[in-house]
Amino acid sequence: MATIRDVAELAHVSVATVSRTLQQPDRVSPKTRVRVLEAIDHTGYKPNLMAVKFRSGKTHSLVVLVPTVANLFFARVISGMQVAAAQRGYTLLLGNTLGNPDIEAEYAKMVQTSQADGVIQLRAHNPFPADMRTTDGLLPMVNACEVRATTDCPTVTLDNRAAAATMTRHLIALGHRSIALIKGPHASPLTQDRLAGYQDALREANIPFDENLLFNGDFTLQAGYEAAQRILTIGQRPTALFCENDETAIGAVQALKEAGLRIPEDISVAGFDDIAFAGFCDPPLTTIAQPAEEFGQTAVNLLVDVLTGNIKKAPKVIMPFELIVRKSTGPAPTY
Amino acid sequence: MATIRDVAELAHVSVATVSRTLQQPDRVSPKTRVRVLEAIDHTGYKPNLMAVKFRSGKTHSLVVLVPTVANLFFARVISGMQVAAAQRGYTLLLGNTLGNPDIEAEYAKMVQTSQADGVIQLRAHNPFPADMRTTDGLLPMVNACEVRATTDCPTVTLDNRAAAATMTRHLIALGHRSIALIKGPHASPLTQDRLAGYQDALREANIPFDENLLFNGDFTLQAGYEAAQRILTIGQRPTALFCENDETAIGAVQALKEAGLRIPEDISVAGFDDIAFAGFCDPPLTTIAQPAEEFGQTAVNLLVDVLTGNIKKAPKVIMPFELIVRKSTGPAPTY
DNA sequence: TAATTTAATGTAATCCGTTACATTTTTACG
DNA sequence: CGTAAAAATGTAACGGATTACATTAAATTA
Repeated sequence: MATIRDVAELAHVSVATVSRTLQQPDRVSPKTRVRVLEAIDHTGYKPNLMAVKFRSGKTHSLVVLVPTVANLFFARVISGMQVAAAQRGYTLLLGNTLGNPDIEAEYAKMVQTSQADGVIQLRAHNPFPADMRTTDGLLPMVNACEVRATTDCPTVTLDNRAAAATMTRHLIALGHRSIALIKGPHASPLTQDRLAGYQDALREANIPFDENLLFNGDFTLQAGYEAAQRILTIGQRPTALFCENDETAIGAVQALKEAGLRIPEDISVAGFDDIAFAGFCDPPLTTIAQPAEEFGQTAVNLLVDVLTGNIKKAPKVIMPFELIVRKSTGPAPTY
Repeated sequence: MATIRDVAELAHVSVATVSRTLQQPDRVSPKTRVRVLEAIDHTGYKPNLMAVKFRSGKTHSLVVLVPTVANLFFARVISGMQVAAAQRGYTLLLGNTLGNPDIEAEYAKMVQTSQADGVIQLRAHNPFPADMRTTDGLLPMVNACEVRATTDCPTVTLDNRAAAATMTRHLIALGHRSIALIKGPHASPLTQDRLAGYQDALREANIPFDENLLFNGDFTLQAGYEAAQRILTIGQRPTALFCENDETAIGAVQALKEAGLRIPEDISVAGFDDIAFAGFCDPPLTTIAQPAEEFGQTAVNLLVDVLTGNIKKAPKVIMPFELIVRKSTGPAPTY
C-alpha cells in the first residue's frame, strides 16, 4: 500500500506538499497540484485513515448501544442514525448489548480507548465511569428513546406518558372500562411512563385503577402471546388490551384469536411504535406512531454537537407522536 | 488521558517494560510487574487502541454490508455475526447500503483506507476494485446469504434452489397445480435460485410452467401486499402462493384476506426465512427455516480465517434448511 | 570466585499523515 | 532593477504503542 512518501517521491515534492494538495489545494501551485494528483493516481495512494485518526485523536466514530437489533423500531432508529452520521462524516459502531450492563460498559470503553468519540445509548443507562466528562462537563453521550428524567446528558425522547394517556383515552372513548396493560421490562422508564399515562387517563375518566389488569412482558412477540393467555384466565375478562409495543400486541392478538376471540368485537387491542407489521396484521393494529428515523437523526446530531463543543448544556428534545387508529380497536362490547 | 509514558515514569521503568507487562507478563519480573500494574491503576491508563491499530496495521474491524437493517432475517444474521466477532476479538462496522453499489463501494473503501480488515457482503456483489487481493490471492471478503456461484471468495449460503423445490413439492403434495410465485428483486441470485427450484419441482410433477404466475416483489410487506392484489386480477386464480420471503408472504396474506379469501381453504400461502412474525400471524405461516445466526457466525469465522491466513482457498459452506409446515398451507380446493 | 548463560530492562526506531516553522521562489511595486 | 510582501515548498517534530537490538543484572556452572 502506497504511503504519502511514495507519492511525494514520485511527484518530486515533499510529503507536506502532498498532504496540502489533498487538504488545502489552493495552497499549492496548479502545476504541482496536477503533478501530485497524477502521482496519487499512479501509486493508487489512499490515505491511511488509521494514521489520521491516531494523529488527530478523533475517530469520527460513534458507538450505538442497542438492546437488540432484532427489534423493528430500533432498526428504524438506526437507519435514521446512519443517514445523519453519513451527513456529518461519522461512522457508526453498532453494539448489540442485549440489555446487559457489562456489555454496555465494554462498548463504552471504546470511547476511553480512543476507538470512538461518543456513545448513543438507547437505554436509560450510563455506561461510563464517573470521570468521563468532556471539558464542558458533559458526557460524550446522548440518550435516545428510553430516557430517565434525572439524566444530565442530552436526550431525545417522546412524551411516553402523554402518548400512553392518549391511547388509553381512545379506548375509554370507545366505551372500555376494563383495560388491561401489558408492560415492558420492569425497570424500564418507558414502562413506568406509559403506565403513568395509562393511569392518568383512567383517573380523568374516574375509572378505578386495578392492579390485576397489569401484566408483565418484555417487548417480544412471545411475551405478548403468553401475557394474553394469562389475561384469559382471570375472572372478569377485560374488554380492551393496551400493549406497550407492537410486537407484544401482535403476539397477544395471536393468542386471543387462538382462544376464539374476535378483535375488536370481543376485545380491542392497541400497540405502540407503529412498526411496519402493524399495518399488515389482521386486524391492522391501532397504535402510536413515533418518528423513529428522526429519533436516530436527532440523536446523532446532538452527539456530534456535544463532541464539537457546539452545545454547552444538555438539551432535552421531545419528539411528537401520533395516534394511528386502525381496525384492532372498536366499541366495547355490551353484555 | 494517561499514556504509556506516564505509567512508565510513575513506575520508574521504561515504556518497553510497561508494554511488556501487558503483552507478555512473564517477561517481566514479578516485583516490577506489580509496580507497573499499580501505576496503571493510579493513572487510570487505558492503551490508546487507535495507536495500536495504526502501529499494527490491523484494525480488527469488519465491515458488514447489509442491504437494510430493517429486515428481520438480516437482523438475526447480524446478531450471529456479533457473537462470533466478539469471540474472535473483532468489531463490526455496519453499513446499511440500501442495495446501492455506490454506497457499497464507499464502505469497501474502509478496507483500502485501513479502517477495516475485511468485508462481509450480504449481496452477491464485489464492491472492490480488481487489485484488492491478499497475498493468498483472496479478497478480504466473504459473501453470505445471497451468493453467485461464480464468485471466488468464501461463501456461506443455503441451497436456495433445493429449498424452494422442497417448498414447491410440499404445495404440490397438497394437490396444488396452479402455484403463483412472488419473487424478490430481479437481479438477485436468490430470486433466480428460488425460481429455479420452483421450476424443478413443477417439472418433476409434470406441471407446465406458466410465466403468468410469476410476480415481482422486493422482499417487503408492501410489495407482497401489492403483488397479491395483482394476483387477484388474473383470470384463473392460483390455489397456492409461494413467496420468496416471509415479509412478502405476510403482506400478501393481508391483501388476500381483505379480498375475502380464506387461508388456506381458498388459497395456500408459503414464505421463506422463518422470521419471528411467521409464527405469530394468522394463520401461522408455512415457511423455510434458515439458521440465520449461524450464517452470521460462519461468515465472520471464514473472514477472520482468510485475514489470518488460515485459509488458502475459498470454501463454499452450504447451510441446512428446514421446511416448517404451519397453518397457511392446506389441501388445494376442489372446484 | 570467575566465566558463562539467562533473565530483565532500556534505547530508539517505526508505523503515516499533519502542521508549525523555516526556507525558497515568485510576484508586486516603487 | 531592487526590495518588500506574498506564495510555494520543504524540514522535521509529533502522536502512542510496539519491538528489534543493546545493555545490564541475576542465576548457573566450572
